[in-house]
Amino acid sequence: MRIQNSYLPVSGVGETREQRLWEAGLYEWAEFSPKRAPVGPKTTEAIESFISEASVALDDADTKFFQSRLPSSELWRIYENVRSEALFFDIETTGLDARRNTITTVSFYQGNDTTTLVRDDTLTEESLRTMFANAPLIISFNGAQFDVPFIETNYSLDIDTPHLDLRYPCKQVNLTGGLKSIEQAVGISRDLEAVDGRDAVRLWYQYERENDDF
DNA sequence: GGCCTGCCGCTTCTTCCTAC
DNA sequence: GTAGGAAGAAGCGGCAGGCC
Repeated sequence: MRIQNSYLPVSGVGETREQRLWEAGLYEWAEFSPKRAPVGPKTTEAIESFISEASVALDDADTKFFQSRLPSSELWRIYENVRSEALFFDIETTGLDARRNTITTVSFYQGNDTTTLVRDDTLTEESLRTMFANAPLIISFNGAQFDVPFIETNYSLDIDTPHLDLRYPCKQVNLTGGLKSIEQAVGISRDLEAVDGRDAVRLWYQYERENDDF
């Protein structure tokens, strides 16, 4: 599934009409034909107008265009279009409260590169701004509720990059129970199975103590 | 344990399609 | 052209669930 296969961003088209369009053989925007479309003239006009605008947005890699037109639970439809530039991220903190606790590390994965920003070293407002601004799509697990608000509270940032929070697509396919259990369900193993978020806090303070010794 | 986003179910209204 | 039905949009409140 690429965004060119989707008609959901069109106003007046829901899953039922999109399904009918596919059944009529109109699997891609390029194949769209008013004569074959199983929709009325108004909807046809809306689809043609959308395709015209969306083609430009696609050429410009303007993912915000699609974010504003897709239901948030369907944002995954643009992933294949920006796969190599999509920015996966996760934060570690000293606790759950963004006002009382601080971010210790922020890790990013983009293309085949992993970058970790560390507090009191490479983790700065500017480095975060650069990472998020250069991505067409950011991806996290529960980041909409935890990671992004935490970053925005701790730094003067307003992260408006289109954000795919995997928690909700996972839930739609009955993958629930937290990141760890989902990883197990889909066959992803960790090098450090026994380490959880609380351990991350403990390890951070240990790291700080050892750094102070130097 | 604090936070809060997004989902869900429901209702109402509008728009559009289809058959006659 | 009209009527009935289908589908989508919008708005609302309540709440589940996951983050470290």
